[in-house]
Amino acid sequence: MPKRGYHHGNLRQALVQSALELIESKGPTGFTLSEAAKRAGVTPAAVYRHFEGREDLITEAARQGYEMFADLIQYAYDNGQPSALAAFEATGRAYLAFARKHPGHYIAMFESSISVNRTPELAAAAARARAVMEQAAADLSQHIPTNRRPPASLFSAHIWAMSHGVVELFARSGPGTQSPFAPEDLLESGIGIYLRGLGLLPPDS
Amino acid sequence: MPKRGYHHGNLRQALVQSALELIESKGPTGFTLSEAAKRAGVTPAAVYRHFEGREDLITEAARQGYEMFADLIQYAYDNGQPSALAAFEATGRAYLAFARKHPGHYIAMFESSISVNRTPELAAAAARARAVMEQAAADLSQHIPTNRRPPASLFSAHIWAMSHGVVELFARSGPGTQSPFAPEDLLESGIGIYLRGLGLLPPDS
DNA sequence: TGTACATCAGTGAACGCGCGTTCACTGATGTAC
DNA sequence: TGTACATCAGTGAACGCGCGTTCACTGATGTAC
Repeated sequence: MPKRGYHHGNLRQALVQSALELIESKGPTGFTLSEAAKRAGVTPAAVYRHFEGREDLITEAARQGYEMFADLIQYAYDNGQPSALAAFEATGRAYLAFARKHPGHYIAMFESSISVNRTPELAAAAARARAVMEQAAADLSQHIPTNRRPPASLFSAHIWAMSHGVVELFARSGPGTQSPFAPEDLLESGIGIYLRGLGLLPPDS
Repeated sequence: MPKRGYHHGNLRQALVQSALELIESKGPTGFTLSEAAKRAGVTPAAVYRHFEGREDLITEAARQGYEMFADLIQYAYDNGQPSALAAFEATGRAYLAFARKHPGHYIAMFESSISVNRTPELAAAAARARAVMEQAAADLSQHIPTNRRPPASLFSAHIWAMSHGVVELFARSGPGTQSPFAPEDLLESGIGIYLRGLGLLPPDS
């Protein structure tokens, strides 16, 4: 990475990257605008050429996270065709993979104090991510007899909750750290049991 | 609450209370030792008569949380006897009730940066809470044929993950805020479907 | 190709702030006699 | 019951620190002619 002298060239994105690294390693608490600037090789004041301030920088990091997340989930889902079930399971794996590979984004999205409605752009990105997940749930629930079919948004919320819970409790250092199960196995088996409960998987396996 | 002049009387616990209120309203980030002291009507320096410092105060708040949590879960579980299923469902409700009624404790326990191994006392309290949940899962899974029975710790981890996910995503202001479902309903229906998947509930409801 | 000039990204010094922590102290409490 | 004294909870001033933000500035870039 060549230092380009007085002008940085792509400072805006470099600042987002620094912010993500800091958020990943120190939590949203530990993130400071000054340190992000220093990491990007720039004076804190330079940040104000590209962002309104500290919160605005975190918001942009979260927005990029939602965009990536929605893309990944969408891709995993589309790719699992033709079986709705296989597509759904790929979606679950993609969720966990995203949280693992992009912890900075994940934290900015779900654990920072940034409201999803802080900017229209952030709200739109978050809504798109939610819509993709709900669509997956809706498609899969076509296979449930209508009289036993839960609303797709309920279905989707359950899966999301379990996924998020696994990430927070077992894929990070935390109270459940000592768990003997890999997060991936935990989530996959949990979703499996849940889908069996909906009649989407055979009762024995 | 009488102001007792120079000596406070029960400053230690008053500081924990102030800390909990601050953590609840501003997050673990927003919590400062100085403001907790001010709320308790005392100089910041007075805190050091009772705690080693900022982290130590949060640790004590989390420890009290785990103790309360373990007691509540244990109580709810015992109260559901003799039916293992009823006991288990009461346990799930108790989880959510705890998170709702004691958000400061919940955040200190699960969302602060405090490691569960920071002190032996905290580790012990957390272990007890975990043990109670695992016991509930173990008792309930007695009703599953051995060849289809998952390890109690896996079972317990699934339930814990879903509960925590519901709390984080749907019982707080967050990305899922707009959800049309009450957290209680979300969790109860989710656990119901999961238990059906384990064969612990009849396939139709 | 060369010069003048507008643009604007980044500088660096400064600000006021609240933080966690330390220190020598003071004053209330309670116990010994 | 009264006095002397040890204990120790809380004071208040001070510290160094890093923070987010502002400001007038400077120097690199690119465009017009």
